[in-house]
Amino acid sequence: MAHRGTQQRPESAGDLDARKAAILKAVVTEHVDTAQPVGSSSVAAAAHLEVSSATVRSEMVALEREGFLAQPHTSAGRVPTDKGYRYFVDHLAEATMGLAEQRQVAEFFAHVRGEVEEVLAKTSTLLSELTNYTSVVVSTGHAQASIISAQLVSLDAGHQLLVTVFSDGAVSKHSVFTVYPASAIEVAEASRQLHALLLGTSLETRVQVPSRSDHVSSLVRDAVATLHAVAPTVDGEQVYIGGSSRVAEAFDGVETVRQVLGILEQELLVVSLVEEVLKSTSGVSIGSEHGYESLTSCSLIVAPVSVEGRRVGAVGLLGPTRMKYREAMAAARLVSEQLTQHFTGDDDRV
Amino acid sequence: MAHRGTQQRPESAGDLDARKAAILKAVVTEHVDTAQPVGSSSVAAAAHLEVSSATVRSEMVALEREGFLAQPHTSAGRVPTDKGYRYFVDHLAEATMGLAEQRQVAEFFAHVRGEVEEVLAKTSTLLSELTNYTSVVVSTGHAQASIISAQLVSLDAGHQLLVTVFSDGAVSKHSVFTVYPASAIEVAEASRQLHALLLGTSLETRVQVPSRSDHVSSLVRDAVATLHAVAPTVDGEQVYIGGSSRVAEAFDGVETVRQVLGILEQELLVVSLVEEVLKSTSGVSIGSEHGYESLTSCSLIVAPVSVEGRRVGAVGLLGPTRMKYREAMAAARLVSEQLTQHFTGDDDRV
DNA sequence: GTTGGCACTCGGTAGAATCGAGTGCCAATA
DNA sequence: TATTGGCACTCGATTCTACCGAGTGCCAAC
Repeated sequence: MAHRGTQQRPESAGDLDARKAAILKAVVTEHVDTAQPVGSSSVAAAAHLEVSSATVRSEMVALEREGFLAQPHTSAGRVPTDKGYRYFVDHLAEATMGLAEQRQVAEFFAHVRGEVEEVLAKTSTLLSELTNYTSVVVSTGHAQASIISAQLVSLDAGHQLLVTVFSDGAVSKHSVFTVYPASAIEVAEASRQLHALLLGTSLETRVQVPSRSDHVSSLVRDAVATLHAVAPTVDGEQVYIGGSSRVAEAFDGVETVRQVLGILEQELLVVSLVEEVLKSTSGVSIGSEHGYESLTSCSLIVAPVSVEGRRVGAVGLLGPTRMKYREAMAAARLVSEQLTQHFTGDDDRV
Repeated sequence: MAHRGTQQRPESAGDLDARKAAILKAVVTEHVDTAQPVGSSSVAAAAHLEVSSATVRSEMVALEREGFLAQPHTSAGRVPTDKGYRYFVDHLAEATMGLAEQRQVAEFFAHVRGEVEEVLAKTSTLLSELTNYTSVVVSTGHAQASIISAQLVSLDAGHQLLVTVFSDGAVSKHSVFTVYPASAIEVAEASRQLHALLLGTSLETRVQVPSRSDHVSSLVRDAVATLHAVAPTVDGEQVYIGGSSRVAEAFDGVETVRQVLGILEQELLVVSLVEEVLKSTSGVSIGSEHGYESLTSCSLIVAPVSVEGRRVGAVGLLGPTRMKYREAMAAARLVSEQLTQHFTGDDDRV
């Protein structure tokens, strides 16, 4: 989005000379801290360029003209615009985080146990506690994973359960109803056929179902049809939200809080949002950059989680545009790396 | 909690004569509507007892003395206390709901499909949309359910997955790690043994595990141990929250919103809260009645969901003490009944 | 290009005045 | 005795005004 100019034309559209950058950085940093517009004098004091407030002032009008800063009203200090924040995260914010937090993450991943779902849920809580922002952990569906076991279990005569295990460790279940009562023998035979039929296939594979009309065959047909119809949508992406109560801390207007929570309730929307941001190079979306009206006061930081080079999910942090990008970016990255390592490592070792 | 007096002593501690009741009802109704303290004159107008505002006033001081009403400050109208709301729900609020809503519920249950988990999640959304309050749907664990299938699936040589199917249709999975690489034959044999061993047992049943030290036996032992150790806690109660964004609508202080959301994040706490309220006869907990400091401005309405006489869960609605009890109670009850019927009916029919 | 000086702006705060919904009390009434 | 109209009073909410001061923009001097 932001056009990167060349260094030789420091006043060109996209780039800033060292002093302007320092001033912008100081404004962002202080405004993030105080939530107040910041004035020229405090910038002059904070950024340790040895210039007077008057100089800072004239630089600030330039920054405002170029769209990096804004003035809530005359005779107030400056506030960063989305563009200002963007420049900050792209050029001025090297991600760093406290030692205590780093240790907390290490500690967490050293001891975390359990199934993928549990780990992701806990990770989501961790991220949120680490940063005081609302966290989003997304795991992508297992559409590509191959089926390593399929089994039909009878709940009662007319109600069978197809239990499918995928190579990535996911397990899904789907009800299959029959109009006639199925005998135990029929179910067992159907189960055997299903296993043979589905083994090694993925949800995207077309499988050859038996065309005969006997009980077992139609049961097999129904089971496969159900699996292929329902599984991709229902067992798809999973979303874990951590620390949604922190939405209330991060934003002031109750209405904003409502809207943001409303967004977080819609899993599909969250997933597509995360995917969208993931595509951008910085992994950060600021204010109006993501298209959603009700998220204009939010920023979203995401980092991918992979296993063996394949993306299997992402972690994200949702905060106000006025958020602590350095810490949050560092946290998201560290956790995503650890998560990647956790999943890659775990399969081979104990 | 509220002591029910006898009708013959209308001025006794717990009971109110008809006029006081009518006045209390009017105060509650109007205050729920307007969120403002209500004055004697509007009560005199609304409750169609043919008395003047002065009479209402003198009754109101009595109601205040008895703890049903409170005055925010001297020259303001009255507001119901928790005790006032309690009397209202116990004696004055017959649950009713609009036809449109009833139709919406019928519509929903006529078309809803899918696994239990999906149905519960959707129900949670339904309840929330129906009432504009935050909904809570809890399903109790399947500790009593018996195991109808257990199967060990190999993810890789050192990592097996125990997939267990319960008689209530729940499926759980648990990783079992081996220090040695397990062969396909060993896994198959262990799977067979596990199935035989666990079939018909519940998570509370002690099972006789093989004591030999060969690979298969120790794999079986580990799997059973993992299942019994982990399943009761992890696969226990499940909580579905619907419409958490409505918390922001229902309460005004941002701090209150934060606290309530904070509570909702803690599933265990929500479960025990719901269980607690379920025990009370009314199924409603108002303000300070539930012990949690941060929920004093909330009320919680719950209704049980059963299958074949056994409680398998509950639905609930969380709103401000100033909530529309009649509609909310009606919605909770109707949905809980429909859910009960849905689960009872579904197993037999298509 | 940088700086100190200075007039100016304008949101925020504090205090005073006012308004009015609603109360408590009381004497008159049925 | 219960009910009622009348009335003085209370006190939060609203409005208005004055004022403060942080911060700006501009300019002349360096």
